[in-house]
Amino acid sequence: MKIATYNVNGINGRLPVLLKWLEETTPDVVCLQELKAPQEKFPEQAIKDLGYNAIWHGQKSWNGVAILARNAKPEEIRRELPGDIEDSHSRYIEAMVNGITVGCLYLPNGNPAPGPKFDYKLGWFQRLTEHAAELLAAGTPVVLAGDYNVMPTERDVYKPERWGDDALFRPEVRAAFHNLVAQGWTDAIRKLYPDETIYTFWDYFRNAYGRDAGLRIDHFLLSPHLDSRLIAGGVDRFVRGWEKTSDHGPVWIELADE
DNA sequence: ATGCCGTGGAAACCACGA
Repeated sequence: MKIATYNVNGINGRLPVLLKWLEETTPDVVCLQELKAPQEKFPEQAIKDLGYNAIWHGQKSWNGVAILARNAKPEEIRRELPGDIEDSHSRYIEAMVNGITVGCLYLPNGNPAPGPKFDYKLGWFQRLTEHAAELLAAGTPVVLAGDYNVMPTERDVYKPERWGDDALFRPEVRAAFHNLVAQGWTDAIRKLYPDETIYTFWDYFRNAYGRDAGLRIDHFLLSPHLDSRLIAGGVDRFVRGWEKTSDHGPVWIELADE
């Protein structure tokens, strides 16, 4: 089973790119972030025409997450991260697909740091960590996929010396990511490529993609059951070179059948 | 070193992103 995550940066503006990528790479399950569309403006039919059933949590202008499944139906478990009823951002959706709990997340950016946005990011990270612990305790296979807005190590940044004060790379945020992983999760892409430079995001300007000035911020965390089923993965970075493309590239993993 | 680009929404600029 092939599972992908893709921050589309506007699902309607990105629809031709999204559909072309789906047709070419045919992932079984897809986590989307940054829909930037209200609930009723999700392009359900165009996605259904390619054989995908979808659940989504839209929001006007910003955020928004979705889970797609080909020849299967995502059974929704929740559409928000527990722990703060005041949190109005659409940043989390979770479903059971093919016997796996799939959590699709869009962790807050957090800039400028320090400040209220950074505090929100750290709080959201804490809630994610608490929820992740409950998912592990439940004992079912889990994938937590999405845009974590964190570069876990210096290897994941084209120029780490320039990013030390940024909300994506500050020590507190890296510590939060490592603390989460330490519960028993596997960073799937890093496991597959322990020594390579892997990026999932390239800024729109300064020719960042052409210079390969990238960041690795889109991640798959696997529960222990799935760690042993991981057989392949990668970044579809060619999509980043298309016209009218997102600043993120799609990332995917392949899990062996049980 | 920097929103220089890009998206969406409101109202011809602004918020936001990483």
